[in-house]
Amino acid sequence: MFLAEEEQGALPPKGDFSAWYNELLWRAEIMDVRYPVKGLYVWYPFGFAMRRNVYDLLRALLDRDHQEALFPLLIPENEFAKEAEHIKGFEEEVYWVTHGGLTPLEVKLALRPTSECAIYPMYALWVRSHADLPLKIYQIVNTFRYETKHTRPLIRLREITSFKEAHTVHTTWEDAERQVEAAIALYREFYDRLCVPVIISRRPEWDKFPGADYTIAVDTVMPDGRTLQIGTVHHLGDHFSKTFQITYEDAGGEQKYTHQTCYGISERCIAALISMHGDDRGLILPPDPAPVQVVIIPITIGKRKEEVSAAAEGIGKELAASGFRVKIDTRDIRPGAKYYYWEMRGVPLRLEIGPRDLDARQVTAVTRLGEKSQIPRETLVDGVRDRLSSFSAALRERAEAHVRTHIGVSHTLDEVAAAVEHGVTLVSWCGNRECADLLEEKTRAAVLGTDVRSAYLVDAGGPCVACGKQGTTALVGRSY
RNA sequence: GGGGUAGUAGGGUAGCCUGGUCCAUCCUAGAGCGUUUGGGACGCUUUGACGGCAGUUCGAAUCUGCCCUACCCCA
Repeated sequence: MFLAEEEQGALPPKGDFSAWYNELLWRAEIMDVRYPVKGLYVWYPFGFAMRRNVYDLLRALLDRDHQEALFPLLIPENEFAKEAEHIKGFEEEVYWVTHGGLTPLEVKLALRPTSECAIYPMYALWVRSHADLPLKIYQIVNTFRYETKHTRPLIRLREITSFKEAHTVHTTWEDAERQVEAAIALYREFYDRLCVPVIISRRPEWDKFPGADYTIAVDTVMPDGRTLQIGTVHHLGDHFSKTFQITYEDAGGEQKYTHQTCYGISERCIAALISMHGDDRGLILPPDPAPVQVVIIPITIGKRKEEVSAAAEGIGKELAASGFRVKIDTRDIRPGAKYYYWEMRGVPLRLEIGPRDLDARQVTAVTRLGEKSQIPRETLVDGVRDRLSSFSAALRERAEAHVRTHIGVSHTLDEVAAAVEHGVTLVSWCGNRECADLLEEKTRAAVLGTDVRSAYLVDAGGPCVACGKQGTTALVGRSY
């Protein structure tokens, strides 16, 4: 039985997450990993359509009060070298362009690992007056990092293809801090639309963005219990402002340094999306990001083929006119084969229409979670809308249950070591690096952050898990 | 960062140790013909591969070296 399934091409079980993930990527036509350069992967059209939907969503959220722009990929060495702490954080990972054709360049050009050094010299020109502030700009671009660790499609790449980075400029530190909170709220909303639960925390000093005052991170818990950082928000203070001379004239006519933030999300959001919801049969996508929201399978047999096809066309048109992304699968293969095909690709809702449905003036609806029902033909659009929204709710609930059951509280290092085998854990931590290092050594897990914000949070309480001194709650886990 | 294993058709394997000139097989995909059709249909015909570069040799998938890529384990 098991062998038969394998011959028919079942995925590895999701319990074997690494194998499941790798195979799903090409079976669901998301990424082709066979490009012959380490850490670079190809988006298939289906994966790209999903990417577009996800980033359209993100764009729509940002466009409420940000402007989209586009800065160059290449950064001259002298600009790149300006902020000492920043370059130190990235120097091991930068790709350099050293030649134009056969001619060595007088000034080497960096492929952006992130765009601060491309954007801020321009901000210095753009920002004149307090009336120009706040300035909130974002771009969606590729960035390059020469990763030395194991690369993994969508998760650790040498070319991040889909980096949304926002860079804001403010008059005061406090105003920038408010922007940090606004960005966190925006990211929460974004991930809610993807039905991906998140845990927000403040990264330890040594793990913050190079050149930032502090870094707030957005993490999620993957199926194997490891965490994935799927967003960061940085308060940059006036570090970059001083480096790049971004000043403004205040109402009193005085020149002052600006305060800045930046925050980013990469295609890791898609890794989280597919990993969180997928199952042994393939992808499961919430309606918002799904390239195909409703697939219609005409059950065409014998003499009524024309009639069924026409009915399928009719419901397809009606749903498309109501704004759904619909696909009618008219391929000349058996219906069962189509079911498997679209299940692999995560389509939220399947509508079947055959002679029996015609006679009963209905369509048969099956969600990707396997809930089967009939929708009267007359109330089709409402029926589809209902099923999609309850499908979203069910997905969100499922995902939250996963996170809730993979987060615990530990009071000793032994408990931590056991907990991080299958999830994340909250501990009490004194805040000293020595204790974090000891914890990492004993448990092979890291202190991810403090000031943990999560619906699943309980106060860890008690003395520091490593040294016994007074501590506060911190998030600990193994991360990708 | 350290170590290990491996690369043969779109995917998975055999052959390699012991070199021999049409590289075999399974799945899938494509082309063709026929029978099929409410959960992965079937028969027959056919297309398609030794990761790259160099070396050894009369002769290399096989031996040697380097490179590239992938996966696993440890830090």
